[in-house]
Amino acid sequence: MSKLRLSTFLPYRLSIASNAVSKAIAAAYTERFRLSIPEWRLIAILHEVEDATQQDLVRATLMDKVAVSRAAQMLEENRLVARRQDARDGRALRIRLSERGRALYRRIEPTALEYERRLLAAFGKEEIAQLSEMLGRLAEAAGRLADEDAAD
Amino acid sequence: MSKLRLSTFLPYRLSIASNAVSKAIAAAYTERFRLSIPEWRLIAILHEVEDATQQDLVRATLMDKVAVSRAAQMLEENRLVARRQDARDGRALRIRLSERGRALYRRIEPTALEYERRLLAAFGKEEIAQLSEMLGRLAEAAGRLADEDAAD
DNA sequence: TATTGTTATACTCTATAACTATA
DNA sequence: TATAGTTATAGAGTATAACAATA
Repeated sequence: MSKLRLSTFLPYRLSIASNAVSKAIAAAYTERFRLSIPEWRLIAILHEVEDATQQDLVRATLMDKVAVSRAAQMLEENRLVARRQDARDGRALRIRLSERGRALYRRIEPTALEYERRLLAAFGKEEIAQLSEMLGRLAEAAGRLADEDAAD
Repeated sequence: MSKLRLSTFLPYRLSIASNAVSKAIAAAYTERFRLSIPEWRLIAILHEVEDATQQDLVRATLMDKVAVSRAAQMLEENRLVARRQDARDGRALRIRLSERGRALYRRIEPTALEYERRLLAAFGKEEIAQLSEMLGRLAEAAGRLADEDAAD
């Protein structure tokens, strides 16, 4: 008697849900705003913190430095951010949104929130809080799991 | 005053959690069993249904026919499945696990369940059921959302 | 020596379209 | 005409390593 069924296996269900959501959202960002998801993440963080080094962005987005570097270059080419050397550390680049970048953010924000609202339309407020919290716990557990196995 | 913060934005949290879990699991499958996730999914389904056409596998795994075709070819090369033409429909290929494939499945199953257990160690039984159900609702909502927008 | 960021490379996943063979 | 499956191709995303500049 087997205890494993793919359709109820949590990693599978998580992957299906995440792929479905990513696909819908990525389509919206690329078609309507010509942004990749990495680029959108940088813009969202830069709108929160105003000014950050790429290393800060690595920490804030959990993307690696190569992905951040590529996305930042794209944004700079499109004049959505400005980059300049940090005054105190000549290796670091400080990045901030340009006026154009801020204007784009203001156009995206309501769209993003509307997508989230439609995605969660069938969820109660409490359910959403629970889901969000559980996703955090899951990511943490997966990180620990990868670390433990890497130590083998 | 802005209402959007990336760290609390649900699509972002979902993506982070899913990527962390996928990364940990994919590492385990490839290192220990030399299987990609698509290949593992086919094996898991074929263990449940015994015999299926590739089209059946497309429906069961939600992967597209190209991904199923590639994974099935890989599994056949490694003698984990056997493929033969369907008796009634000459276009269709019927696939089943070989004895070797079943033996591999029996080795993977406890590992997969153990990974799931460790991932969910901090979750109560009821929480797991809720999470699983909410992920299903989320995938469904995302599918509807993509369909609606595609109609624009 | 270590760190910030860039470049090159490669591998996986996904998507599309063109193709074949059957229906 | 439509469907099952294959092949080719290209686009994201991600990972690694080698490198330049600076600390």
